Amino acid sequence: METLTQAEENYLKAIYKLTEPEGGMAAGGKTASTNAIAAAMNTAAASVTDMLKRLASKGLLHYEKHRGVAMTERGHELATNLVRRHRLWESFLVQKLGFSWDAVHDIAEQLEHVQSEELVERLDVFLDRPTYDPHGDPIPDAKGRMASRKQVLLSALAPGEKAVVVGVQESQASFLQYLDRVQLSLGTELQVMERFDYDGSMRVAIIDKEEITVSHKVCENLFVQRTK
Amino acid sequence: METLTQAEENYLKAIYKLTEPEGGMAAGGKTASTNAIAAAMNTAAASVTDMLKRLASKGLLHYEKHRGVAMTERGHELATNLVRRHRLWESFLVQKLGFSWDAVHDIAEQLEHVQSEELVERLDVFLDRPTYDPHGDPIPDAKGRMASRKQVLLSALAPGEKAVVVGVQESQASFLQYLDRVQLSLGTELQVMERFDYDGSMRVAIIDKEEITVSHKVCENLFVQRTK
DNA sequence: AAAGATTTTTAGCCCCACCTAAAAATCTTT
DNA sequence: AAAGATTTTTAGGTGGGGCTAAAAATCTTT
Repeated sequence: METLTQAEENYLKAIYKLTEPEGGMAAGGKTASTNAIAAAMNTAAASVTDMLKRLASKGLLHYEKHRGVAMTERGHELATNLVRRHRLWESFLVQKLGFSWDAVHDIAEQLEHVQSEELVERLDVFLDRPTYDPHGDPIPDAKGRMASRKQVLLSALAPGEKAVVVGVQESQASFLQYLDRVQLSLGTELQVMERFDYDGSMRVAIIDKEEITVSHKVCENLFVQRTK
Repeated sequence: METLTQAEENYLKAIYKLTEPEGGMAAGGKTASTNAIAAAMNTAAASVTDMLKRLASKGLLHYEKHRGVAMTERGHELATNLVRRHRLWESFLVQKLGFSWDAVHDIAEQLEHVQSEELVERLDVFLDRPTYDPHGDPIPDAKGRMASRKQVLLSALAPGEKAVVVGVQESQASFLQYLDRVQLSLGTELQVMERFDYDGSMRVAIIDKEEITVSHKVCENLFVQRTK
């Protein structure tokens, strides 16, 4: 297993994001243009061309002059693993170190480059093999498989948005009991009515039931999927 | 606060180790030779000279041609912080992820370069502000102060060595109860009689009491200080 | 103190990852 | 299909971090 430089890994991930279909659907072979990559990485197009050649020569990209790039099987594999590392570290930072979900990206960007299979595996176990990161993005498993459901934390919703409850972040008994009590469970449909910035609590309407106010902590532990 | 490259940080730490007196005593201004640094870092002496100039120009080293280097106040500060990061990460890897103490160095070597003051602070809190790492080396606090006591794990002792118990690695009730039971407590003096490689257990003589055999696990959780 | 040995520095190259400017290829438009 | 616009590549440069070989400085010996 050849090991990539940080720059190579960064390019690979950027290309992955550009070529991977948003919705999580199949579709595979999409292509990314030199300019798009340059824009995504904030570098000159000429620098990108250099790197594309290097990554292609390592068998990670299909590259033909003036024709854009697509990922090879191997490239896709490595990129997926990078995404895995990134999302696991983000989960760690939020769940274990108490960072807020919007503060972790840059740090995870650094941590994801640490080279150690065993570290990632142990981190995964330590976090209880999470399937979604704090932003609701699915975390690929060691073989690259990931859930396709696109969920976000309740706290990510803006007033007016409707959603359905699809999961919890931490499944402590006390939290589940609380959800039970306030009539929130998997499949419950709700709409955010108002959000109070001073303490992060929210007022949400549960379809067919009365409105309730939930604390910031609850908002940070409840996964929902937007409905329209 | 200027930020260093990973290579710069590695040199700085290597020089710190060479100039810092082993015993933890004061003494400050020791000097390191180009060759010694090259040996420590496994690089050509010429490369070291280059780097010394660079670090000197950044105000981290006192450097005069053919005269070796010493750390400046600022350099010392940064190096101490690096050591702090390294030891905190080692503690994390052992205590939280369950790595064995001899497997964590290389990974911590990578983690220590992650740039984020807040990350280090939160990690420190998460680990409960430990003062010693899994190898018994003291962890500097955020201001660079650290304990000077040089303790090692019981497992680090060779047969014949004498030592006094100074602490435990993990202070779980069950472990403390066990220590009580076998008459080992802070301040107990002992001598290693024999060590069994096949399971890592040891036979130790407790001064004024009878000999006991302790398991590998115990050896890995008991800090002692060598006496002569 | 002069010769020899050792250490350190200089000189000159290499690769990676970036850059700008100019050339070439492809796409758009008419 | 030719002109113009845009994208992409080539050419040539820079700094970081490494190398070897040779020169210079310092230390050791006699």
